[in-house]
Amino acid sequence: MGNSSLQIIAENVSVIASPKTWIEGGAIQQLQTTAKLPGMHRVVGMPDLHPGRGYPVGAAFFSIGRFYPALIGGDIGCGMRLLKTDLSIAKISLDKLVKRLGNIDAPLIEQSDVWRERVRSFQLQDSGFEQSLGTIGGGNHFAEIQQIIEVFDQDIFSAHGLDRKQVMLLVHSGSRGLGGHILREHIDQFGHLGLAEDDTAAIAYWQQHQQALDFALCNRRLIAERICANLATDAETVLDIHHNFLSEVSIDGVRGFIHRKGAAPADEGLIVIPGSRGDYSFVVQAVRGELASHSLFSLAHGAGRKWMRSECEARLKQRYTAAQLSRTALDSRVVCHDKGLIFEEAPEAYKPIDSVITSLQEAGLIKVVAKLKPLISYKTSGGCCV
DNA sequence: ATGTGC
Repeated sequence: MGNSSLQIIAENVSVIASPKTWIEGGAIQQLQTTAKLPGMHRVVGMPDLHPGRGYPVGAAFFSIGRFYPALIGGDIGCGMRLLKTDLSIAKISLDKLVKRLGNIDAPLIEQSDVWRERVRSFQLQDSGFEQSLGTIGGGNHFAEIQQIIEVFDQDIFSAHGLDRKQVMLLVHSGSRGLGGHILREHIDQFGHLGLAEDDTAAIAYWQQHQQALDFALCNRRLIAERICANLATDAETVLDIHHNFLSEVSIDGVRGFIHRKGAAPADEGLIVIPGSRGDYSFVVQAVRGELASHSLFSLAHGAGRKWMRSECEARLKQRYTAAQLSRTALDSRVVCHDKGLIFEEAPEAYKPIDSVITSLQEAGLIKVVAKLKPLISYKTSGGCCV
């Protein structure tokens, strides 16, 4: 049976996207180039697919016998953490929350002895990047206060302890400088050739990769704790999912490696797929349908960029001032005192999240559980004045 | 993406 959300590009290259989903030609080209790497057996673009530095973002790659650290990229362990706070929607004021949130950009270990001890309590392996723990970083990373505005599957919703009356917190960050450092050292030594699975360097990479995953997970947890402390609330974690990582798996009895680059796993429980700061986010459950293995047990990780960062300011500054961009069409607040980022991360720079969710739904890969509306998107309090 | 590269 055909599926309008499955686009076959070549024998081992496909994209999960409805015909109306924005897919850049350059991203397809990168996908095809990647498919030709030695040992590469299948590549799949997700509906949020877009061009990256050499390799596409929003895709999963399955190789046999060797793997490619460059495909995972520099932000090893980047991911999403979703929490249900103790704040009740009915009682909050957004202006007050923005004020209470304050500035969360400085190193957490420098905030107090209590925080320093808290960071130490995770007993992370020494990395040299400890001062980045508890900080969001730049680019597309953010923390967002959200409200659940629609529930599509009450059973799954309740089973995960979700509650429409409670304020939600979403944290998107990764391994900061650590992952980049690991990739750079790898590339300096091996270029883009990848590693044979039984090479001693492969064992070393696995160790460093794990360190970055641990660091990134801990970072998101610390960011959430820091935000909750500022907001004088507590929170329960609903999910925490990496979308940049390598895993060793068997697909249809064939052992190999799934590289996920901006792709959420479909086999680790509930997933959140956020839209841009001016769009909704969706909590979804993966469905093990016909296309589950074809799509390498992966899902989109967000809306996906539509415009390159470098072109955003030129395209938008005629239409909006930076100050206007600190409010969105959904009436949410944007905390981003960095003039470059405010344009680069404008809602217009991203695909409509609807097209991404619909594509996954039509492909039979997800069941939509709930829809969340942004209230406050926090990027940074530093940088240039806005 | 990046306690950032030319």
